Amino acid sequence: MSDVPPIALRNGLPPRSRNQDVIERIKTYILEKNLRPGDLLPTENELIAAIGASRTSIREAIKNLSALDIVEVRHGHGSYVGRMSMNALVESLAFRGLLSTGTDGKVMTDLVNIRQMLEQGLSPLMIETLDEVELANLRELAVRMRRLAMEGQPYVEEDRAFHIRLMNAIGNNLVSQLTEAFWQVQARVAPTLKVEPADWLRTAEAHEAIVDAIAARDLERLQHAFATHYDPIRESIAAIFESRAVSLGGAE
Amino acid sequence: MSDVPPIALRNGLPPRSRNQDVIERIKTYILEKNLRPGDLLPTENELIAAIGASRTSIREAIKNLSALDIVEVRHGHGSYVGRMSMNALVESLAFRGLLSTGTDGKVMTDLVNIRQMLEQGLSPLMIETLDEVELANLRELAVRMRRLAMEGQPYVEEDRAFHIRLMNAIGNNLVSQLTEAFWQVQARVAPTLKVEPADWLRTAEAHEAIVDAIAARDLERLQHAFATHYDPIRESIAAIFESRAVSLGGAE
DNA sequence: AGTCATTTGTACGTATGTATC
DNA sequence: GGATACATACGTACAAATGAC
Repeated sequence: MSDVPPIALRNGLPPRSRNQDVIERIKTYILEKNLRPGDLLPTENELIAAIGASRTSIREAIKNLSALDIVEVRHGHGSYVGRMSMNALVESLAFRGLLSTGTDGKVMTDLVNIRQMLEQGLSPLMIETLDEVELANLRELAVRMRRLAMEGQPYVEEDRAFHIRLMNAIGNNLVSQLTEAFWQVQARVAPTLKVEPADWLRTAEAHEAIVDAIAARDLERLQHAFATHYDPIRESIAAIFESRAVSLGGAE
Repeated sequence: MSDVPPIALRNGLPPRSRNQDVIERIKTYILEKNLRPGDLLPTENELIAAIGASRTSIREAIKNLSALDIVEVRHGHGSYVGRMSMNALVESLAFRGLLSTGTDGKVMTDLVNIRQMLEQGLSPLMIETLDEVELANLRELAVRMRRLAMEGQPYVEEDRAFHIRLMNAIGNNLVSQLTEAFWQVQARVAPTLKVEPADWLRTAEAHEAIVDAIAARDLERLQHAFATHYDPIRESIAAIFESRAVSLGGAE
């Protein structure tokens, strides 16, 4: 960006497109200026002048970057360095999940299993690091979920908070964000699944079992509790798949 | 898409932008027609007619979707349903990692730790499911890596293949793809790190230790081997951070 | 080979919507 | 409310890639 090779024909090796070119330049600009999330980027007109591309190209490049949350655009404000959240993963994976429910539901099964494996795999760390204060918070959430379930009410935010708090104990930001991303994907696809009212209660009780197992510092019990926690969802997914298989079997 | 509300002013509730509107419509189109990755999408002109938006809006929406690999565009050919790969995650996370090496390198540390935790967490499954044939393949890769390291040569593809094959044993597609994604991110950021020639040998030997531990069906040994495997990389990241801290300390 | 139609890529001009002061 | 500085949207024209004939 400091240099301004106007329409640089790139006679060199990689025959990238104009668009990829602009994307790389904006990325490089952010890296070279060592900007942080939230920092202001040049306006479109400035970028046009600096890079030497048309408004269309600049805008399409920014569109690409904003989809990845590398750039965040605020209408009438300007463009800023994005937070690089897991949003792109959520969007892509959620759509993939929705598509897969149209056939075998394999993606959602894999997703649920990965959530379980992650929590089971990090169980030793949870037992090691979760203190009594955090356990009390988790128990409060679990109790609230059971109460709501018994009243026939759904709980969403409580479930999300529970699983994220669990992972926060690990002290690894990416783990927390990945956990939240997977949760978001599941939440977005869930409405297309068959969730029985009884499942809400089972899941709520599973959360209590998880807290109990951690409090008892019992690894095997904790890992078993995680497995139990995801059983209802697995059944819901399987239910969709089977009803689909039946109707397809009848059609063939 | 079947209905053609021309410029639908959406006087209703969500004041979404034209662009988000078009994005949703294209997604809905794919879902309703139950298209699969690789299927052909309508041309830009058809979308213009069907949705009633300008070419600019259509293109910007497609740009967004192609960044998420929900749509794949081939110049002069047409647009297709994308493969919804982890590419968006890789792009976003890799850039975030590059930015973080400009300050504390926390993102890369978290990434390496997450890779280790994933492999350690799935160690029991690996021990259970990896048969002698796969073990032989893995050992061959490990031996090749050590040979290359001793000749002062780098090995990249071998390392990638090793970690992915390990995870393939789990039989969970998402796990495999996530593993590959994390590997890609690390590979893309690695050039900015300080990797000593000796590190290559240590890592290569760590791979052999992993194979040995699985062959011995020794869980503790395997988990320890994974931890050892990531030590050199952690050191490289720490090295960058410390040299940065020193120079900053001198400047302040 | 070559031309042609189709389809996406790039560019420009203009008008409109939106936020700040 | 007015003025200014943005991003957003539309329409048109031409360039470039692909495939088919």
